[in-house]
Amino acid sequence: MTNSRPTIRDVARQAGVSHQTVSRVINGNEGVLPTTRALVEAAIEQMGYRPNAIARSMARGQTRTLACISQNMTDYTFASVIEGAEVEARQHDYFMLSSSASDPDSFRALVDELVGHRRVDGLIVINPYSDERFEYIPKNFPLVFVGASAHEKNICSVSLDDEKVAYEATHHLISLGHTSIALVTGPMEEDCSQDRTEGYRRALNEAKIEFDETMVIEGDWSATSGQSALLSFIEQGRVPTAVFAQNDRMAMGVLRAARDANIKVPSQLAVIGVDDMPLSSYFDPPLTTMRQDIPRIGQEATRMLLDIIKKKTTDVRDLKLSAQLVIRQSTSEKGGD
Amino acid sequence: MTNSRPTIRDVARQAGVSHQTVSRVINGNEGVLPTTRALVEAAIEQMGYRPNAIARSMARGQTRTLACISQNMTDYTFASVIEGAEVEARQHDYFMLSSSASDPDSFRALVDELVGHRRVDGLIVINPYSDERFEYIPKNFPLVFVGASAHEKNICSVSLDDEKVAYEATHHLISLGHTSIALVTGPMEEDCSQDRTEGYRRALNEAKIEFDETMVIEGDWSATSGQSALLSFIEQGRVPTAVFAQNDRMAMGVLRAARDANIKVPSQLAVIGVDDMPLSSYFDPPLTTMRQDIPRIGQEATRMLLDIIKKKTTDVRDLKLSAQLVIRQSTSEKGGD
DNA sequence: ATGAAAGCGCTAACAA
DNA sequence: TTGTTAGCGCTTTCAT
Repeated sequence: MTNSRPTIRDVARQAGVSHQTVSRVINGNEGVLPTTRALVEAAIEQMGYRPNAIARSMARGQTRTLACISQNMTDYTFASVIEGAEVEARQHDYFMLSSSASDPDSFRALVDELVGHRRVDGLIVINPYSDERFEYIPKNFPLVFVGASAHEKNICSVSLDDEKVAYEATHHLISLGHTSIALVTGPMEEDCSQDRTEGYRRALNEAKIEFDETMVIEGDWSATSGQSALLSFIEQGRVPTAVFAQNDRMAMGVLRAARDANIKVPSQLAVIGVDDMPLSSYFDPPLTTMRQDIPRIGQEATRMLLDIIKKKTTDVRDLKLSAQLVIRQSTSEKGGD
Repeated sequence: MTNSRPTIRDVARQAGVSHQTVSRVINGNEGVLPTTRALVEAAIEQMGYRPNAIARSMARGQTRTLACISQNMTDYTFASVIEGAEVEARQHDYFMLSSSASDPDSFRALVDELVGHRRVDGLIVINPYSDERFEYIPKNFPLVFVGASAHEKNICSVSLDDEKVAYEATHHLISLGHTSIALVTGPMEEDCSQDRTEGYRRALNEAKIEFDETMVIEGDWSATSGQSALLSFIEQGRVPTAVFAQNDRMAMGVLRAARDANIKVPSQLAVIGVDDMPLSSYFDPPLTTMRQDIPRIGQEATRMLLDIIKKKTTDVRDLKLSAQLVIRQSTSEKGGD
């Protein structure tokens, strides 16, 4: 059997027209006689013809493909951004692919593969400042950052309004009467961790609670790091009455450590996180958190990227989304859920 | 500025050779004089030339690109498979992209985009039987299934040995003295759920415990469905002494429901899951589970796929991997962790 | 060891 | 409205 699939010319021959007419038909072009169109469509149907995306990319000089890249796929937040981005791209007839690179070296290779080798027309980079990876991001290419505003001031971004969200989380604890509030941060090299720390400080300031840097412990977003954080307070014999963990996973680690140490949550220790991942409401006790609409972030990023590619806009935008306080039993005996 | 990047001919001109020689150099071809090679490499370096993947795909008739597709990205198991697949592909100089489609219609569109439009040389399909999506999978194309053996008997697959894993999980509960063991399954349209149910039956049989189908409740892999499952037993006033949930998320839902109903785990109710996701050890109590090496599944699938593409093999293989029992406090007071 | 010519499947001008 | 001619950037013959 001849394994090669029909090309535009095979279809043309079959339909008795020129290959150009076939091209017009598959591109939904105007100026084709309805009868001719029907003829061509019949031939396409009959031969099972499908246009070759590679050849089209080649001829057009653009791929109609976008990519979403992150450190990994298993982080719920990243995956959610990607899902949102995929849906939006599909609606605009673009193909969104995703790929991950855990370290700067493979990130560099990935970007080369995607941008250097011209596989895509635009790029969404999730958490661009998680390590030195930002050094490998090409500047003069359609680009949107997710999770942090760009340091260079001509790159668009979409992220959570980290400062505000942290302020609100801390404020919630303060409003419950807490004054001894520990903070478990993400890696401080990430802007997001810094901004959330700023929001925490502002809330304390406003409540005239002195900022105590020994109450701040740096984690790495993992549950394990949240657990260690609380353990270290326990070992030092100075357990706070409340903890603001900068994400839910670390908050879960804090809950685990509290349980192991027989510290009652929320009566002895209130805990709040950020994200509202699906499992947050299943924890013991269910976790109070700042819920963000993560797919929306991916969606907005894709829109921005397409605007840039289609040159609909030239102005740099930094979109900041809000989060919503979801009160559960980790801060209040009578929390929801 | 001329935005167009240098082509193979620009490099050739610069180096004073033919474009063909440049092609030989970038492909690491033999038969180029070291001096010539150096000349070309210098020109490449100087002009910042990078080969265009699209053009190469076009000329070669293959893309050196693979895809991994699933229902979503947020499921920890799926994401883990993808990560494993990415790493393996990279080692073979292939590019692995991933994309998700939640329903059969968008799955169909995705497959058309990838295979119909010739964007990739091969496909890894995760959970092909989760709905009618398998109908849209092209048969005569390099393909590997993950999560279920193919029903048509000429497609390779990699999956967990579901029957065996379920047998072992159930056996663990039996060995602790349980005889009233409920089962919470995944969607029964998925082979994986059926096989795990089979393993459960075999273990019961072997222990001369009668299989009682009212002890089986179908879930959908979500924590919520696990919670509902236990709730329905509670409402019926016949709470089992043990539950085998076919994945960790559902097991977590069971734990939550038990907590809400003041049922002590593990003294009144033992619970075991499958997966060992990162948060499993953080639950209350930490969850006993069957740990699988998920990235390995993605890795093996990629290897198989490349073997098929390179025609290194023609025989159909169905690789079944084992899992390892990890005992924590949800089945035993003195469990590990 | 190197170069010239042809062609991958399509789109973009231009002509008829 | 339709067809003809180029050409996208590269690889693959086949010469030299």
